[in-house]
Formats: sequence, C-alpha cells, structure tokens
Amino acid sequence: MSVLDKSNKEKLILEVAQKRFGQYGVEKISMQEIADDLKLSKASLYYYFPDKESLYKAVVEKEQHEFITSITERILSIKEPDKLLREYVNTRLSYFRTLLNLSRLRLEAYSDLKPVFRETMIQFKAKEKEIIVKIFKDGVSKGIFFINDPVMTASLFLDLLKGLRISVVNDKKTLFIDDEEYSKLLYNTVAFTDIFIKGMSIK
Amino acid sequence: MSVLDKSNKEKLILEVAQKRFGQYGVEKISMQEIADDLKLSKASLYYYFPDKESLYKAVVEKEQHEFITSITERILSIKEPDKLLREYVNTRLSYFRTLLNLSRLRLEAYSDLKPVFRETMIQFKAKEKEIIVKIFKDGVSKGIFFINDPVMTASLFLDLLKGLRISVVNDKKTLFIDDEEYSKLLYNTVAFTDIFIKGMSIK
DNA sequence: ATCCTGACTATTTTGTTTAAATAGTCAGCT
DNA sequence: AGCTGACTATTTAAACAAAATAGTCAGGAT
Repeated sequence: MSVLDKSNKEKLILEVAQKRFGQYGVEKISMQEIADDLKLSKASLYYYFPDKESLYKAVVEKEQHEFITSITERILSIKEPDKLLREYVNTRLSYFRTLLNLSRLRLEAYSDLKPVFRETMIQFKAKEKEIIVKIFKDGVSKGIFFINDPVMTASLFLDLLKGLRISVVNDKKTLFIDDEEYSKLLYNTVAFTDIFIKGMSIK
Repeated sequence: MSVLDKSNKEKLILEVAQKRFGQYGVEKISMQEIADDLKLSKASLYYYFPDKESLYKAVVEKEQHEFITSITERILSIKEPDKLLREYVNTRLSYFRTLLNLSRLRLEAYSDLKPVFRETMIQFKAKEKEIIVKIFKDGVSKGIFFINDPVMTASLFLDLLKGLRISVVNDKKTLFIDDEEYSKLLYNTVAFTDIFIKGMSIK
C-alpha cells in the first residue's frame, strides 16, 4: 500500500503517530499512548497496523515521501545547478533533524537496523543519489560543472554530507540536536557545499 | 613525563602494551596479560604505571607522537602545499586505523571519554589543526590557494575527513575495519581531497 | 634505594532471576 | 467493517549473585 491510497483513518493515525514519535522518539511512545491520543483502544490500532514496526515504518516513509516531494518541487522551479544543490543540502538537513527526533537512536547506522528498514533506507538513498546525479549531470551539460564521473561524485558528496551530520551526533550521548548545534552544522554544510561546487566548476 | 624521557623498562612496557592493545583493544587485554608478556608480576607493572588508564593513555600519546613526528618530517621534505595535503590525509588515515585497533570502541566520540583522554584528544586536534592551517596559509602565500579564512577552512576540512572516517565505522557493529573497507575509505578520502584542493585553488 | 612479588581487597563486568511494562492476540459486540 | 475488553507473549528493567579483573600493600631480593 502506497502513501497515497490510505483510508482517512489510517492517515489520521499516521499523523498522530508522526507527531508523537517526533516528540519523544519511537521507543519512548507506547502503542497505548497513540491509541489514547486517537481515543481508540489499543486493539483497534492493531486493526489498522499489524505491529508497531509497520506503523513506525509507515511514518518514516511518510517523512521520506514528504522530503522527496518537497525537493522535487524545488527542482522544477530552480534552473541553476549550483543554486539547486545549495537548496538541496538545506532541505536535506532539516529532514535529518526530523528523522533524528523520530528515532533518537543512530538512525543512519545500518548495523542494528531491521531488514525492513534497511530496505526503505536503501531505496531512499537511491532516490537521493538519483537527484544529485541529475543535478551534477545537468551542471555538466550546461557547461558549469566539470565532473569525470557524476555517479561516483554524487556518492562522495552524499557521504561527505552524511559524515558532517554524523560527526555532530557521534560526539553526543543524548541523541538530540539543539538549535545552536543545528545552525553550526548548517554553517559547515553550506561552507562545504561552496567549496565542493567550486571544486567541480570549470576554471 | 614526556614520551622522550622514560626509562628503558617503561619504554619496553609501552611497546608491549602498544602491541597488545593494538591486537585486541584495551578492554580485551588485562593487566595480567601484559605483565605475563613482560615476564613480570602484575604488581610490578603497577610499580611503573599507577593504573590501566594511565598506561593506555601513554600508549595513545605514543601513537599520537609517532604520527605527529612522521607528518612533521614529511612537511620538511615536501614543498608543494597540495602534495603536502595529500600526503597528510594518507598518513592520517593509517593513524586512524591504528587508533581504531587500539580501542575498538568509538574513539573519536567525545561523549563517553574520560576527562584525561578528552584533554589529550583536544591537544592532538589542536596540533592537527595547526598543521593544516600552516599548509593552507603556505598555499595562500604561494599564490596557489584562495582561502578567505584559513583557520575556519582547516576546521571544516578536518571535520569532513573525520566525517568520512566515522561514516564507515558508524555502519558497523564490530568496530574493526578490514582491508577492503580501508581502501574504499582511502579512495573516497583522496577523491574528496582532490575536489577540496580544486575548490580552494586560484582559478 | 630500586625493583619486584604473593597474597590480599575493591571494583567492574557478566550472568541469572524476577517483576513490571508493553507489544500483540482473539472472541465476540455494535 | 470497525471496534473493544480481557487475555497472552515478549521485551525491558531491577535486583542480586558470581566471576573476572583492577588495584593495594607489607615485605623480600638486589
């Protein structure tokens, strides 16, 4: 079942769960609490979602979908590849923050990720990479970027962004990022993107 | 007491500990085992080092010292800043691998680091930064690099390198990096350095 | 005085049991 | 089809015991 063809009730449940998970993280919210929020019994909640994992997965996929939709929209309105890339890293960072709140445990680590999530994550990474590859290739064809291997370079770019994100989280015990840390991360990310763009640009 | 003015016995102990910690990590090697290696009683080992932490700290500082010495040597023989930077990332990466073996737990994370280590780590980061700043400033004065804020850019560069390293480790349960992963990390690091250098170079 | 040791104690880690919390099921009602 | 109370199954947390290892010390050897 796709994100698009859900019943109203399911959508409502997803919204409530999204809000709750976003506030305290999956492992701190019980199914009972979500049911209470919906003024529903827990058993009824299980009528819609077979288990907690699938509910969480649906919320994560909803977030992913919202991010991809949002960024795809912008792609249509922005013409310059470099501007586009800057826009991308911005949006991506706020999405990162959302995901962080959603789980409150090292979300970007494959290691202790259940197979179900591994798959959705791989899919997301593929979409993400596709977007960046498109931007890079566009830049090349417009004569702005000089890139030998756009696919490899896209991977590298995404790895570096991820690295910056992880660096911040890795240094902390409590998996939460405050405004100050966020703006510092944003600053670093922007500075990095500038240099990277310059590094790819025709001299 | 500096790394330089230790008794022969202390040096020997450090070598043995360095080897042992390097093989299995600190937490998997007992003081008894190190003492056995040295054909010494555990109590004697404690005669030289007041506790395990200080022994471990001494080993880490030895490694740091070896790295800094090694890289400083190269700085003297290499003239071109870009070549120097490439040399740096190479050496730094092999040092990373050593440290990884030494602890086998997220060493680069400040969070659960005892104050003693936090200090030596801060010192090391400062030295590291100093080296990069020097390389950058040299590049600027030689008219090769164009950098507005060399200090900030050095921080960013080091953060990005760290990010790439952490990305690899973060995805794993077992904190060990094999040859294949290492060469992939090296490849990414080199590719990144190339783009970064280009991004800093005068057009 | 320097270096070393066996025999000790203190602390940390690991394993085990039990209790509590929460996930998940189901027969049956509306 | 959608919902529920009352149930069971699993997971997590707390408490305790046992094992491993860190760390101490009085005193012996050189």
